[in-house]
Amino acid sequence: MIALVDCNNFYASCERLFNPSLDNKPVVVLSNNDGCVIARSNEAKAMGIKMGAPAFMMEELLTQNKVSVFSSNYTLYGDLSNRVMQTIRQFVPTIEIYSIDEAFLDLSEMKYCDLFQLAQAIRETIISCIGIPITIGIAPTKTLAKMANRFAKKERKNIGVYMAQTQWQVDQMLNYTSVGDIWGIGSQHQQRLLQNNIHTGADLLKANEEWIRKNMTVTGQRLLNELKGISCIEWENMPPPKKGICTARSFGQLLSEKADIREALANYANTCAAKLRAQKTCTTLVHVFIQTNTHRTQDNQYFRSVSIPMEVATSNTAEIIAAALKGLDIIYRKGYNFKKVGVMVLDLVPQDKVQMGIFDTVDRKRGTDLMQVFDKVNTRFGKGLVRYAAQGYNKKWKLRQQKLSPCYTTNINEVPVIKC
DNA sequence: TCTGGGGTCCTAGGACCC
DNA sequence: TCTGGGGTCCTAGGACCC
Repeated sequence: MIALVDCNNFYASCERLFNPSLDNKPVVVLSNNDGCVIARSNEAKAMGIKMGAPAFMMEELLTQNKVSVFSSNYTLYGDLSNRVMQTIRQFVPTIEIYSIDEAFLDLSEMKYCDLFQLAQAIRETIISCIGIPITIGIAPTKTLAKMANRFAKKERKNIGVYMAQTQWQVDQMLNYTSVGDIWGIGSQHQQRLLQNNIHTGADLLKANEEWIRKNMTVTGQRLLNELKGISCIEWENMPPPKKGICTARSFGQLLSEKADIREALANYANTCAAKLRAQKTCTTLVHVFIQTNTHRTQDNQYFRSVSIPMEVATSNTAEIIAAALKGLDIIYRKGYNFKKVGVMVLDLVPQDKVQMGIFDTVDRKRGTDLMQVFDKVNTRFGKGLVRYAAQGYNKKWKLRQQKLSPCYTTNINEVPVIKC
């Protein structure tokens, strides 16, 4: 059996944790740049605030209902996520962290215990020790565990656990779940399924397999097997190294000047290089893109990208910034209101398998040593203490984050103080 | 004024090889 | 009049996830 642990309204719950006056009140968290709603407390959901809705369109609804609004604080959410995962590991050794707020638990090793009681114990421990509410679904496959979790959230609110072990329990949830709410079925497939009179998970299970294969490819067929209780989605104990890393942000304001955009890009390139080193890989292809705001119909639109090959695979910040800026020189055009710039590093190779170049004249050892010191200093004294000149200080591009909460758990100056 | 960011997997079709 | 067959690799685009 597999369990899926999911933190309820995770970002909203994190904001509440250090601000108990928000309990039972509507809370929403916005995306980067305070753009869209990406997390809602139950109260906010009940008001009809939709996931992904642009914040400026929701403004009236938010003020009318006195909704507490927060900018995303990923430092806080990341730290609380780690605590939740560590706590789960104390109960079940084999877990797969699927996202910041979800983990699959391999219960096959827990043969001699009551799985339902185990789930309840995990849930109570996390709620009392960390303060983040969670829900647990248990079933024979990952897809069914996802479904059980959703079922528990809707139909077993007070218990917070649903175990689909017997066929009857599985059927109950298959009948209950609409196809669009099944993990792996997005809006496109949902539409097509509904057109063909397939409405629930139970309907899908009865559907013609050839039709599924034709219309939803092997992914659909795999999903069907998962619903039948045959595991088709592999277990990933260690997250595989990423195949590409992308850092891109919308600017806090539209930018036209190349100098401002260069500065933003240099910072994103720096982030990419740091992530490369963190996972011990090097890149051979640096891809840069730039775009205007497609929502502004009054503006001329421009979107372009370019790839810069590296002669020798690298994770050196200076080289990656240089390549990115070279790319920008090629694609930048004067006279547009730019919204976003980004850099991707692709074709990654493990750092110990880098193919040297015959005509390479760069002192690679020196560069590697420098990067080690660079990372050490920035880890110890805070991100961005040592930086390249190209990263600048003007920060015209910086994110809008007007409603940012303190980093309660990671910054000593922002730790809550209790006076008694 | 204001519309996120970072990924994965799959398929079709073209280029190329012998 | 007739115009092979079998394969690999790459890329773009679609669909999905949180």
